[in-house]
Amino acid sequence: MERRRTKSGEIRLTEVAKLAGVSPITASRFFRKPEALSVDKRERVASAAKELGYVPNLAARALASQRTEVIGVLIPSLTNNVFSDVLRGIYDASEGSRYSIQLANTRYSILQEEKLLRLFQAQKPAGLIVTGIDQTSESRSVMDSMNCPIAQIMEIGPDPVDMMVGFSHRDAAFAAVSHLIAQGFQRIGFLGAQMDPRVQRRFGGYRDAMKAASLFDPRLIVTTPVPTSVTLGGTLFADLLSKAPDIDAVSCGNDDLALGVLFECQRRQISVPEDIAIVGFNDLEFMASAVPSLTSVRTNRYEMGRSAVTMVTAAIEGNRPPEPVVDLGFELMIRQSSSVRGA
Amino acid sequence: MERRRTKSGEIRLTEVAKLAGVSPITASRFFRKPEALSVDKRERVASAAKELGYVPNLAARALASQRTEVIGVLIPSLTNNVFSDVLRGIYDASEGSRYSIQLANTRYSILQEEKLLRLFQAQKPAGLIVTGIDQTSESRSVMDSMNCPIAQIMEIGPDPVDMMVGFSHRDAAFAAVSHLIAQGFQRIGFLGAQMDPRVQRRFGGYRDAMKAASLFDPRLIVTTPVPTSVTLGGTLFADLLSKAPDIDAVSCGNDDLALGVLFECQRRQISVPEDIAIVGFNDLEFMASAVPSLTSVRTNRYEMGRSAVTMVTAAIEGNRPPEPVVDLGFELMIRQSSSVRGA
DNA sequence: CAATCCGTTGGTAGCGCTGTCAATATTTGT
DNA sequence: ACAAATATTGACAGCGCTACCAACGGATTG
Repeated sequence: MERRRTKSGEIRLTEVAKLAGVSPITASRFFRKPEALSVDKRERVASAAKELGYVPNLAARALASQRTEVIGVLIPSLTNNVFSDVLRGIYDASEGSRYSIQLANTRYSILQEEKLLRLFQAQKPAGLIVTGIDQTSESRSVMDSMNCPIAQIMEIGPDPVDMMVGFSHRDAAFAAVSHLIAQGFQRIGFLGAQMDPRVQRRFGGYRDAMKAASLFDPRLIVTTPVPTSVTLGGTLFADLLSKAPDIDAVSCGNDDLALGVLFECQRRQISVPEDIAIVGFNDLEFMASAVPSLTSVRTNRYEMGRSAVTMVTAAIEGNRPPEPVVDLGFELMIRQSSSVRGA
Repeated sequence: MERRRTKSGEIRLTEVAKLAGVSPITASRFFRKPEALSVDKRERVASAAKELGYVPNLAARALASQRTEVIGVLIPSLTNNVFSDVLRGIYDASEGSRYSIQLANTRYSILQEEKLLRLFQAQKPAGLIVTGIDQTSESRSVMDSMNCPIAQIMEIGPDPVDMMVGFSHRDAAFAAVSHLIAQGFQRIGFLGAQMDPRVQRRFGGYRDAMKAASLFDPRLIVTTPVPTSVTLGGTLFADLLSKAPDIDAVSCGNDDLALGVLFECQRRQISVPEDIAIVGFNDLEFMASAVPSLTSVRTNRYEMGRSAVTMVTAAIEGNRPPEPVVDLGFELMIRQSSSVRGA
């Protein structure tokens, strides 16, 4: 009694090979290096596979070949718009390649990140993309042991685990606040939510710019660990106004907060930018549409995801990029909400 | 020469078993049914695994056991806010379970969906979650052959592949437009972008409500296949105004468009709702914050993702939910933008 | 005291595929 | 025409783990 099918009734490579009249290993090669087969066999295997509806067993392939074609991705949030752009870049780039994406959500917790990293370890991914540069030392040792290309995204900094694509949040925020100062604003508040490491670095940029102009005043700062939202922007702004009624501008840790501030100004009949100027961070799509249009710092989120995948896949295939750390920079988008003439 | 390690230097179950002084199969059981071991062995294996830093090989496990602990998820977009909420529900629910999520992006293409479905097939997922009810017949036959629980989400309709969690987009839009009509609005425009099947069904609800009140007029309709955005809302609205300057309300296919309409009204000094009323769809977070606050239809997106995972995991484990089709309903959130007294 | 049971443990035999290397056709160079 | 190089193919031996079933010891029963 010869076995013709797998227990579950699936067709195996052996069946395809038999129908095509070749050895199993030749059939296997057809799926990996078709150009190594003669045209004749190539066609025979192709049509046999099609006829039987053959679907390769990835687990068997992974076990036998000791590798996978999966790139693991760790991001802190699925709600924050910022990451959906990064993800889009990641998925777009992965579609052109042989690799598929395995996504996991750390929820802004470095402990959760550690746990997920260990989970990934068991999967032996071909590459890894992680968000930020603030991993625990335990996480770093897991990554070191993983023996695959790793890209850190969103930020750049010293001491990369392997590769990096990002930009300096501190410098970007510094530029935005310096712009406000150059426009003559002096009592510039700062609103921050979530306060993940990137928002903290943006706050650092704000602080440095304010100190450099001798304008720093801790009463101008309102932050919360609560996740960001438009509504929260209004709430934090109300808070700021009660603590420092003399403010003439607000620098927001992100664009959701900025939009919330704008709405709150409309609610209170505060004119923007005449009474209060607003700048956001990230330049989400709606910022240019708002009335008045809102100044922000454009960040290359899509490109960040795309390059991370490109760099990792290149590294997997042995073509490491010459420069392991890529600074994608930022661009200050000056709009009505921060222009003294309200133009 | 005995082999002590795998080629790549990883620790195998055999090494753990040897150190613990048990057979490999007992060590294996420790990871699957620890309660079947005596307390003594359980502890010995646990400490041996920890000491060696053992990481199980998932590919080998999947091959030997003929199953995986992966739930595949197919969604049409990573940019659209709507799906980030669904995803959050999916990831949250999966974290409480033993299953991990494999996400793929169809980009609103049913052909891409077909391709991805075949890719998933090779992975033999334990369960599957797909968006919508408009799969190709080829896709359906792949799903039929996959032999795992499948949930269709976002919509409900006749003839489920297996299970369904969603709501009627037509009914929800019908309710929103009926509300406008009840408020006395008559020249109600419809703006739609992306025009995926769900937006088309919302349009159907608009059309039915307008026809029922003998208010339907094709000149009131502006749609585009272009992906949605706030800016696009303004553009479409400008278009609508030029085609039908006498409109008194706008029903938008989603909230981004609604916000764009609001901004365009502000830009043109059109008062909302006195001159023009606005309703959106989905009730994204910012709708309640806007000035005036924007009426929308609240949909249970997070819950949709959550229940889909719950239903699928239950089905995997043999506890199929009694009712395979779950209607999560919707709630009309009436706010200032559609209230005749502007309250 | 033998028969029966249950909780626990181990042995055997693959899961479906691919790496390695040898074997066989085919072509090329001189 | 013959050796050497090159293209194409196949045999073998696992990859690391688990399903299945047998075996064991001790407790329970009549």
